[in-house]
Amino acid sequence: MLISDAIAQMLLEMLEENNGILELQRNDMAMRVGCAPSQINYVITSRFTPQHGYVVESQRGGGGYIRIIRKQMNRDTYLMHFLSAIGHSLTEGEARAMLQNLFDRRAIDESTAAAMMAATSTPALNRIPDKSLRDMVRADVLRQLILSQMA
Amino acid sequence: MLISDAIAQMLLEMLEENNGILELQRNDMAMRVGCAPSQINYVITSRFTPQHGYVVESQRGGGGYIRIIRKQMNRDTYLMHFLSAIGHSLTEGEARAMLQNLFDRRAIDESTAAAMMAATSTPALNRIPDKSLRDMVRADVLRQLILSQMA
DNA sequence: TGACTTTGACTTTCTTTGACTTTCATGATA
DNA sequence: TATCATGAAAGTCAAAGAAAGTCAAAGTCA
Repeated sequence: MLISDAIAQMLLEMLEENNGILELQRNDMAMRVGCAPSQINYVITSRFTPQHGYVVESQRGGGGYIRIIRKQMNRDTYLMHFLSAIGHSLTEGEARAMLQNLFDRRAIDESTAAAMMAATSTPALNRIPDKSLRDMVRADVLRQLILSQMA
Repeated sequence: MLISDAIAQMLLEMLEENNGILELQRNDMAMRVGCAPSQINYVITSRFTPQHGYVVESQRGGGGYIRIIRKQMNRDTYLMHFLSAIGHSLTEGEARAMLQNLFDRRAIDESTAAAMMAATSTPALNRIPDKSLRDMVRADVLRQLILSQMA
């Protein structure tokens, strides 16, 4: 087994565990695997390209890091996936979790995420007296929000 | 966590608490954080530049200080203006007009505008049976949406 | 042979520190 | 009152340190 393949597999497993987001220290990783630090770069440039569906960010210097984010193939299908996961009722916590996820995966930007959080927050819907109606309205609102982002 | 990042975060929190204005003594701050005084300068020049949306003023000598001001005054005061114009009830048409206006003035971007339109649309709130309650909830939702863009 | 891997020397970027410089308020003095 | 000395700040800059990036040469394998 090639070292590069082993590294790639480790990265994939980490991505799986971390919900598609992974941050590592290059030297650290190289040390653990027992390879040259630059080999980490090689693995990333050969197997985690945008064409493969990944976004990579990094920072040099003290406190440096490499971050790999798995992009959803198609933003619309990803949004669609969430759309069908909404159901007919949604608590504030559930909505927040979904939005966090969408933001982490870069399906919506920060400003949009903040707006969506606000629109599905308790302060926005608190005037609706009945909790179960409130949660249903919240689901409707989020559904419309997500639809608004689809092309 | 890098010391610089920790300092930056402290400054951001202070700015938050103080409504976008913050005044500090450099040596004092450095003492509290436990770093070299000049590191405060480093954090400011690397993370609180005009490009980042901040204005920095300072004074040397006895009674010296460093003042950081979060700029975006224009946009925020503009948003504030809308906030106070919302009132306690809002029809769909009124909401749409306000959002169009905010978008035209570049106070919110296209994706955010689309999301806000969706969240205040009839399909999102239709489940609320009483129209006057619906319009009140719409006002609450828009208020939260605008607030979400202000920090 | 040619494509892919592995390595390591060198480069670039970001952070931290400390010595030195400049500026300012204030109180003492002519 | 005008001036000056002093100390208390903040500013500058360069060196050292920490981490990632680049690239070309050497190795491996189908």
